[in-house]
Amino acid sequence: MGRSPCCEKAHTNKGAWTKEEDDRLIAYIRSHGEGCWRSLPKAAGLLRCGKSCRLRWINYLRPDLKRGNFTEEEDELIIKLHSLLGNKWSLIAGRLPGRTDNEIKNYWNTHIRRKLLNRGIDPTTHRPMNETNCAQEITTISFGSGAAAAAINMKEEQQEDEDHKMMMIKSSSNYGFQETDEKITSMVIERCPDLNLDLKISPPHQHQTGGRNRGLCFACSLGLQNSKDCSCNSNNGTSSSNNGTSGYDFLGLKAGGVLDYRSLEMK
DNA sequence: AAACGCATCAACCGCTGCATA
DNA sequence: TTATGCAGCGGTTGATGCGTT
Repeated sequence: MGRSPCCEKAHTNKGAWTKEEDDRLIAYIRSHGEGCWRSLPKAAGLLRCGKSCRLRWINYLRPDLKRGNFTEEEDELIIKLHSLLGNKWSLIAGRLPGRTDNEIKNYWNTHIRRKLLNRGIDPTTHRPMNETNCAQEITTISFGSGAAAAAINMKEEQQEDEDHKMMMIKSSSNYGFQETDEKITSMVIERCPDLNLDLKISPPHQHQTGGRNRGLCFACSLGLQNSKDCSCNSNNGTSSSNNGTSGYDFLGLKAGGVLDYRSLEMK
């Protein structure tokens, strides 16, 4: 289609960023905020392309970044999210505060892939390496026992007819990684290639419909009630119907009712 | 101490999706 | 409806560091 290049490559620096460049970028964003990456380099006096500036800021200079090793809990959360979302690194990163998509992608490729392979699990499908057969028909799948459950439905107009296709993903109560459950999740996705993927996610079923306990945090939805990421506890158990919304925050997406699953782009 | 191989990760490249004219 | 511009995403690359021989 002949798109113009994102920048004048002949007049831009490439490769590792210098301290001075970092300082310039930080100073500019502190005073002007993020946005308009294309014009930023010129305005900030940087001989870099806008994409490069954006990447440097997001992956390295942002003040809220968490440096250092991944915790075991983060490992398992990444694995779990990857089993649900695939290589949607930005979505996964959205659930790990202080971590970037690039960092998670690198960490996946260098550490977690190997970890899963050592466990005998295919890191792509999250299924045992030697498994060849899949379940005949999946009606409902459950991630252990948990009050919170996320229902991934088919097209809403077909909802009633297609209960047999509905996946109920319940969070495990102990944050244990349940291989069989994960296997089943993969099976559903892999065994039903003609499954209509124009999906919707319904908020997890809540036993307490009175309103006070609506809106479990994501950590709890995954069964991480005691996790440091749990924001329910921090609210003294008053739940996270925070920000004045009563929507459910699933995978970081506020859902007032039914959440359009297209925004998650399940592979 | 030097050479080599492997692991890590910052950065780049090309593509896609969305907004807009 | 189509073309264009832009931001963002995911795959890949290459420089660097570290461990081993």
